[in-house]
Amino acid sequence: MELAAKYTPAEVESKWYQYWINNGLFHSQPDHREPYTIVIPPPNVTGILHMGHMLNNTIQDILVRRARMTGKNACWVPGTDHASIATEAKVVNKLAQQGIKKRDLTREQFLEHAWSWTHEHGDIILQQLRKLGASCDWDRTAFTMDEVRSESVLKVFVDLYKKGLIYRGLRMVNWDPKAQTVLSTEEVIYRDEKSKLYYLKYYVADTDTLPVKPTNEEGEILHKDAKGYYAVVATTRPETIMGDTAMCINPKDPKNQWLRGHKVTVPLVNRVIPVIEDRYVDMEFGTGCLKVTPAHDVNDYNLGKTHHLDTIDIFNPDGTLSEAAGLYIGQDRMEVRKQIVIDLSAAGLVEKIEDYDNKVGYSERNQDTAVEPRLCRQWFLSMQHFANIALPPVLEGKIKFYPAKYITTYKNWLENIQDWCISRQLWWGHRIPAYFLPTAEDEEEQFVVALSPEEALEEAKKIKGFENITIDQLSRDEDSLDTWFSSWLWPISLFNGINDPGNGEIKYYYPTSVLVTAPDIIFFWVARMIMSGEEYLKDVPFGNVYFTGIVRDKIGRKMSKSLGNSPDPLELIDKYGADAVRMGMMLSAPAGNDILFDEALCEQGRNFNNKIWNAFRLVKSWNVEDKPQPDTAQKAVEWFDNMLCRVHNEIDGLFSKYRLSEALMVVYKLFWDEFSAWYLEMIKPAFGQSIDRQTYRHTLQFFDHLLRLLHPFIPFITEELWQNLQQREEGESIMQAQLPQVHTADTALLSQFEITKEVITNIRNIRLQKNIPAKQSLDIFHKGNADNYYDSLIGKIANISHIQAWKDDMNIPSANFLVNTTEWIIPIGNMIDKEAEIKKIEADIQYYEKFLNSVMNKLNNEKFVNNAKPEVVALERKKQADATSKLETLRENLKRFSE
RNA sequence: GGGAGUUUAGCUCAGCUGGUUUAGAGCAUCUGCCUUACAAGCAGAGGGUCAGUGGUUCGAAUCCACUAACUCCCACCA
Repeated sequence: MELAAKYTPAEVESKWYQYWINNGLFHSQPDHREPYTIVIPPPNVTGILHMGHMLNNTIQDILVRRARMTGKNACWVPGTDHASIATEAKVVNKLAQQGIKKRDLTREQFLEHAWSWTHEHGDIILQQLRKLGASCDWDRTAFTMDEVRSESVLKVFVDLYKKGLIYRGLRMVNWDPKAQTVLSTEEVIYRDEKSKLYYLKYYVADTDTLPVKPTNEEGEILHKDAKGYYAVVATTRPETIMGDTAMCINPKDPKNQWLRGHKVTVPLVNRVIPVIEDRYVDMEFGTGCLKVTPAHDVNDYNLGKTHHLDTIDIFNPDGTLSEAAGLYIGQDRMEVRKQIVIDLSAAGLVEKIEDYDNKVGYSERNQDTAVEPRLCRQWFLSMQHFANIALPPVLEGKIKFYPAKYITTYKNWLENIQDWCISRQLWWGHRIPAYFLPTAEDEEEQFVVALSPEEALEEAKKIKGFENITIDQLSRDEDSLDTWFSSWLWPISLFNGINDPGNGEIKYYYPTSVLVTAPDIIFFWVARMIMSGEEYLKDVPFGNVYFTGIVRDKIGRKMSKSLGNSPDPLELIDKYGADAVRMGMMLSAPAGNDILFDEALCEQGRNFNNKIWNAFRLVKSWNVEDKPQPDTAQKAVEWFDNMLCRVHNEIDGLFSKYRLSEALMVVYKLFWDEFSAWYLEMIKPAFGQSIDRQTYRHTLQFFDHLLRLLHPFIPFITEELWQNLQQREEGESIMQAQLPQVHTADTALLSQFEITKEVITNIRNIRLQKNIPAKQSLDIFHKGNADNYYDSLIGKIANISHIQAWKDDMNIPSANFLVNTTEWIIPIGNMIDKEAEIKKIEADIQYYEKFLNSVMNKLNNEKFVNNAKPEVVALERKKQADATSKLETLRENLKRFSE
């Protein structure tokens, strides 16, 4: 068949993906083989593929494909995540565009919209993964809100509630005013911000009874103006003064002693509040006076509790000011901040304004809205128990982290664990299975937790005073659960291990083999899966965790839409082919390091595919004949067989350490340098000649073996060539081909051949320097004990007709070179440039003299000879001997040339 | 404020418990080649006082200390 000189991936890739699907090659079911399971980190159901997904899924595919080829029953389970906040936000936006407000819809109506959005977009990202070549078992595709997963989530909620690990409590929580939901502490990310520190005047309300006046060392009165005495409070959030219910000083603060026991007036608001004392206050910060707003700051809330202060909640859920604020009602908090500063200044209540760097919390999902601390009644999961069970498996090495440095991060978090706020004020998600009983407003709330309204009713009837309650009187909690409360069950719920504990699948596939994920979700997801695994299966969810880095652009910036530096993965695939893009990702992706993605790497991948393609073209172009195998071919086969074994073993080692980019580089070099540049050149028949059957058979075997080693990285082209290398049965695939068993490589033979390569390179160099055409064959000589095992190969590759031993009485103008201690001599007739030769020899002499000198320094050092290991000393002696002999040869040559 | 990590050729990185010819790879660069598989190629070449300082040692890119720069994570100083 005629093959184009350039490989074109597009057709090939879709053809083979379809073939794999048609033959059910991705599907797994339990059998006698050892399982190899990976569960996909479920992408957002309405998301689209970005470079991070590309990296992550390429790695998973490589691992899964390799597992299949090493006798394992590999199962890669795909699925998507309902991503409650993100998806709900998208649906709300879409509705807004149609002029529909979420508040105008019933829960059911809203969910209908959300589901249709999900059905419309939910498949996109999984379709995109197919383009990449992902060998997921699509029959198992799951969704965190499908029936099995939803049931699992609710069961777990009920179970944990019954175990007393889930509780409902009034806490200071993080509120996202845009999404209008509470967030967990992990979902708040803090950003440095340039802001202002406002120094506000709080006039003393009871000046008449001020016994101690504020003075400086000279006795001058301070903090006094026409309106009286005042304290100064430094704050970054002047808009919260309407919620102030006290001012706090440190009891030991000398400069604020005069305020003890007094009252001050909140500026503008004119509410009189007490001055309280607490050691919490930092005397050095600002003026040492702290305004206390218990409703809107965690620390203030705690102060409020200890000092029994009132709590005034001045914000509405959407971040506007509430009636309780008394001022600026209905305006947004950020607007109010600007306005109140103007108003305060106008009233002469601002002493000064300073620049200030502080950290502001933002919602992880919604990074343009600052999170507001808010006092709320929410559902929490007690985490201490889970921290206790999740720490040992990682510390004891039952779960291995790659890279291991994340063990410290993990440990740190678990040792300072906080309870997990699991309720969200969202509709898109798993609705909390809690039912409230009818109670009056001033009574404490009463509720039951149960899987169904019927069960809830049964539970409710047991409560004193509610014996006659009816099902209509129960009202189910409107809130839903944090998305991670379903993802943390993923490795279990995918195999239905919650609803049907101990079923065949969960027993076979769990624990999974490896989790491939980004380090930024180590707390959100990785840690919590370990918790749920230990809780429900008494076993770890995975044996290994491979943390990928963040994909950045080539100058190290994060990829983002606004920077426009994030390439569209699908466009890259169109341009270079999926194999090339996979290679591009993997060529620079050591575990845990960020990867600096450069399109040039895809080009490198494409070039490599082209290289393989052309090697294939060459091999297929040969005519095969029954004839004796030449000595060169026999030696080449023997050598390459050993080389292949050595690299194969090396790759095994690299995979066991998850050093995938190195494994790829090693096999890349094996194919390009050893196989194409050396082996094929050595066995290549002369133009128009045929190849002997034996060599050809070996070559096909090698090619097959190489394709298998390459397949996990570049599945498409390897399948294409493997299918065409020889006749295959219908349904057969390289995907299922096993990696051959290899023997231990003969290292002596391999290093002998490396010497041969060096000889050839030297000859090529001299040809280049002296302009001797490759076509002109040469006779060469060697001095000393040269092994002649590979002489025939030198002859073939370097076009040498005879290699002979040098006789001392010969006198031929020549160019010489040294390989190890053997000197090689190439007669070059009148092309000799004596001066150049002398210069070269002198440079060599200088180098070896210096080298010998450093060796002798060691050997003359008694301490070295006495203390170093014998083999090290022996090595140095060998260096000495070699260098001495080289110098001898070089000096002789120098003499000859100088004559 | 606490913790972790990084710093090796122009770029991205190897170099595991110190000693394998005074540091390796890929890419990029330079030189010469359109040699009948591949110019997405072939044959060559150059390029590094291993961040700095000090220490341990017969011997340090490798171990220790300090310094500097960068990165990340955690933390309720308004």
